[in-house]
Amino acid sequence: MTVTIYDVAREAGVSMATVSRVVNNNPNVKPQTRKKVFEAIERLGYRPNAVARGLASKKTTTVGVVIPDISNAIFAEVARGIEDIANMYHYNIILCNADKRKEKEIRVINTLLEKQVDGLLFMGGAVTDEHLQAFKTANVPIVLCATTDENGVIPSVDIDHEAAAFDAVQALINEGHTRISMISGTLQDPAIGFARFQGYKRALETAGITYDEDLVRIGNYRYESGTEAMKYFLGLANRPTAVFAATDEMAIGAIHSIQDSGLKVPQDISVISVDNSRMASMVRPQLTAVAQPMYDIGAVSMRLLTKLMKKENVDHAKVVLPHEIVKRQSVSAR
Amino acid sequence: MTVTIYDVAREAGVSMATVSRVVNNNPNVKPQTRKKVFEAIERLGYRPNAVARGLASKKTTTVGVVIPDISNAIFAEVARGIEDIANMYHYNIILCNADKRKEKEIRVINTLLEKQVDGLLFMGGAVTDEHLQAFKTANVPIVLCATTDENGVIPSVDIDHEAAAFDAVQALINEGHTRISMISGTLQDPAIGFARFQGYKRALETAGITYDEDLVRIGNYRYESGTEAMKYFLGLANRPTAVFAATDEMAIGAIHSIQDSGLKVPQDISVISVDNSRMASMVRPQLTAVAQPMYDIGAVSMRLLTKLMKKENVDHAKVVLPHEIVKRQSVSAR
DNA sequence: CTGTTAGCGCATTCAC
DNA sequence: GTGAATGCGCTAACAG
Repeated sequence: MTVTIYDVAREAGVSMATVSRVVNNNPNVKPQTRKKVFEAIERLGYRPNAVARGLASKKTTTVGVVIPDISNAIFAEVARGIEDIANMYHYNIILCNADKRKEKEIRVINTLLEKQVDGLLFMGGAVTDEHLQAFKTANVPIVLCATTDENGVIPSVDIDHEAAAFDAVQALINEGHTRISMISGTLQDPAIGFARFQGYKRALETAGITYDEDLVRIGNYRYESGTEAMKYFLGLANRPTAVFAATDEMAIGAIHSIQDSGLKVPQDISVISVDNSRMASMVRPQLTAVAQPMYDIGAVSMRLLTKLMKKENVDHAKVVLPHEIVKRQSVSAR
Repeated sequence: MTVTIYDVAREAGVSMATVSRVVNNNPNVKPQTRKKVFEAIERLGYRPNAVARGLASKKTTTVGVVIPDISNAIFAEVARGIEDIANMYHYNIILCNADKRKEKEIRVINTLLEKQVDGLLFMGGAVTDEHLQAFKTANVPIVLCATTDENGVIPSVDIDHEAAAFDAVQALINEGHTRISMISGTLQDPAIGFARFQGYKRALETAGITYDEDLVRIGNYRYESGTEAMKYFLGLANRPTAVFAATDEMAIGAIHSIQDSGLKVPQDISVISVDNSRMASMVRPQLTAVAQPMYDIGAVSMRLLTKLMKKENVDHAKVVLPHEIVKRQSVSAR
């Protein structure tokens, strides 16, 4: 039924070792024999069994990817960066959604490890002690992708979320705004939620603006929560002249709430966000945003992982990619 | 170094067969021995090797997924549907982007098969004879996801793209429009491009409207190609009063071109599309579109695949999911 | 209920 | 350059 390396060996009149050699491109094979073997492979339609190979060689040429949610454009972009580089180095990826839920993350990490992946790329919520524990028992390299651990013990590739938020808010301040509200993500999420909130506060502080709790609403990164939060701000007696949203989607939601109330962006209220997804230039006014290089984060983290898997020594196992502010139409001077 | 089933057996004072039994939840084990084994597993930190298991059992509990581009929101949504159901049935997925390029598709199909996936989900461009050839040599079930083959020999899950386009255009016609242009995808793409174009033509024909080549532009599914195409239509002496775009993104591009020219949607020109991605409700005016149930397409195809893998017999291996038109704000009567 | 014995398909020494 | 032998870690009969 299934044709094995033995069948090919018999067909070609050589030993299985030789077949293995030609399949693995081992130079120690006479060109003529190589040819015979290839012909036998062709004739029989032989397809090497990667599972058997994996058991024998202890390498699977597949890496595990733990991702919060592949249907989220931001993460999908990272995933594409990962897959492209993986493909380039002849790795395949097993993708698991974990929705930033700890138990699910731990669970998929373990099944990925059971599947003997050669390495692991982790995108998730907080990296807890339990995560660290699971990572420790893995005998393969791991790199955090679009996250970091507090202790800085695990290799990672990310941007500086706090600084990105800081820069966004400072851009608003530079335009003369002082009453700046924020539509934040959950503060439980250390990377996106909490870090960006911290950046917001620090920017205000640096500018000598006192923090006003009333100017902060917690959203869920999605469009609707942006519209909701903005409606709240619009109802304030002393409403903000600018808003900083933790994600593009929430920013777009905010813009629409503003427009629906008869106000204009950026004339009446400026809006800025962090992400710079494709959508940023697909709305009117086009969104000014701090760009996160999502594709690159994926690509660089996968590249780092390949080095780690090859046991090459890497100097900086903590890479922080640059972010930049992309000025479009949603911010103006006060 | 790595702890195997033998180590656990020795530690628990039983045979490896017994350990295998408890790991695999075989009921034929005395509760007491089961307990002993679990303790030994715990003590040693044993983690079953899925590769070895795969070789012995000839099952890997992983399925291959060939996808055009995971960074495309539409496909990412399908992927999420696939993964959720896969997860539910304890399968993992190996994801490969193939960009609808035939050679790449064939290549990844083969490596997926080498990896001994238990089944294959294929999303791609045209299903050619070469694809069929590759599928035939696979000894595992395959289902086409968001595509179909002409001959109808491979199980598939999709919507009726031709009908979806037909319905969209008819909705325009029902509103009194007769000068209707189309921003199409490439006609080489049988599912999205060609089928939707056919639906457009049939709707015109049915209404007795003569087809005008000048009212059709070919885009690449992306925003920019939508703006470009619309600029062309706007420059026409006798410009259309309605436009049908093959994707949301192109529709949104068209809307912005219209608005930039000083015209209004839908007062001056109506716009409709097929997709109904999240973005459809994130633009102003909100986009009227024929909804494709992308998540469901993924979920249903994965569910179908599990049945096929379990050799359950399925009645309809060709499932066509319903589409529906979601009326929002971008279409009005002429 | 439990242990023994064969492979699964291949990479990899070690000889020749 | 090539072949024979061994084992990767586990499942799956088959006995008992």
